[in-house]
Amino acid sequence: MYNSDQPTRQDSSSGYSLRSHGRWGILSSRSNHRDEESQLDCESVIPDLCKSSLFYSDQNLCYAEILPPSEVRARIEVAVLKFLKTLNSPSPAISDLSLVSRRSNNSRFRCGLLGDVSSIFLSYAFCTRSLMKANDAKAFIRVWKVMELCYQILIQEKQVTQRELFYKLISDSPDYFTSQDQVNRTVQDVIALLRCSRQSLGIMASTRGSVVGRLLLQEPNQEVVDCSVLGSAGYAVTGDLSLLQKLDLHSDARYIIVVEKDAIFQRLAEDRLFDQIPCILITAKGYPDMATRFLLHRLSKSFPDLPILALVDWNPAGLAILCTYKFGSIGMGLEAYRYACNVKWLGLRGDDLQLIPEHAFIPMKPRDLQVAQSLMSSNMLQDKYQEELTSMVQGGQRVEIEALYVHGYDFLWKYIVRKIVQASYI
DNA sequence: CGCAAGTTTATTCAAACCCA
DNA sequence: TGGGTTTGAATAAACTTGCG
Repeated sequence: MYNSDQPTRQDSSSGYSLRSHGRWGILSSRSNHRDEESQLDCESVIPDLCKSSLFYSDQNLCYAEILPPSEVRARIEVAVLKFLKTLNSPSPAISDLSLVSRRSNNSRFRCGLLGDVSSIFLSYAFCTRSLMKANDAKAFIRVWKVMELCYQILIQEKQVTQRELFYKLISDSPDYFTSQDQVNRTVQDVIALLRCSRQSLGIMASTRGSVVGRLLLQEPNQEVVDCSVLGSAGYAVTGDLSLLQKLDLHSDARYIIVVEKDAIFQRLAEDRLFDQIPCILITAKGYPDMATRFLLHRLSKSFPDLPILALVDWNPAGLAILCTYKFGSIGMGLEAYRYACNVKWLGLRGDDLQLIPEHAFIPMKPRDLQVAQSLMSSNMLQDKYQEELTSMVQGGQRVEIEALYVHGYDFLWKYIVRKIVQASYI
């Protein structure tokens, strides 16, 4: 059912093994050395990075597997049996749940090797959910409640959205669930406990992303959809990853363009940018959901020669969104690393600021600086990205893409065409 | 875990507006 | 002035991120 796009056990052990790094060692994103020296050099510069991504990589990559429903059910049953066993032992106890930590101290960064992309992933630090700890008991119950629901879903072989789960849980167990956020986190807890993907649990997110442009896609037993004739709303990217997996894709595009904001996406779709320059436009309307990242990843695998270019605001959040496409994220680190893509930064960048009128510069808020700070300390930015971010912070100002509209609505696509023709992306 | 922030959409309600 | 439409604000819903 799942194939080449989704690495399995074998991939993770061979893909990140010491041997396969060969003489290249690690291609650090911060030091562009090309040979054996890079190991030494990078070890002295960024020891943590090297440690995590080179020397202990096999053991260190902790991930969620994509499993058929029967195996997920088996894992839930094992969890129940474990629980019963300690309860039934000579010294009865309620066992804690041990799950993979999703805190930044358990995150690692893997530098891109030849033909591979960089990504964030999680290692093997654990945290617990315990009924016995005063502040923790509800979280413990929540995990079991969600697991129970998952088990029912899996038996029926259905898919539910997180929203649906939320409504169900809030009516069934209002003592334990009060917000969508709690449900989403608990779902991630269950993933970290069972180490299987969200999709495997029968849970998906609501649709969010859109695609438009030079792309023909076909769902099983459906008509072929031509994404160049869909109007500005485009094709809605379903939250169902297994359906995305089965999409049949054809394209004569030369570029894939990732757009941060829906408003910009609609502008470009309406102006038919893809007629000017053969491309596929994709957006997730803000921080990308898993489905959109997955589709982008599938596109990049299906059409490996197409550069992926990102159009984001000139502010730290814009860069953070770009990085989420490029490297994945910590909070969903058990599966997000799979869908990391080699995204290039098209705009807005420092070079473009001359096009921006004075009044469109907005002072940064403390929040912006906070985001900038966390990006800076993440160790994942390559030199050029660091420079951009530094100048952003030093200027203390931010710019929305919409600022380009002072030159007219048509300016936006002309600007993109020019940037692409000049190969002005990093 | 709660909160704030980023990106959205949809719905509701009231004020503002226009026309007969 | 009554009745209809347009606008804008507020609220809720959704998916994320990260901080303390």
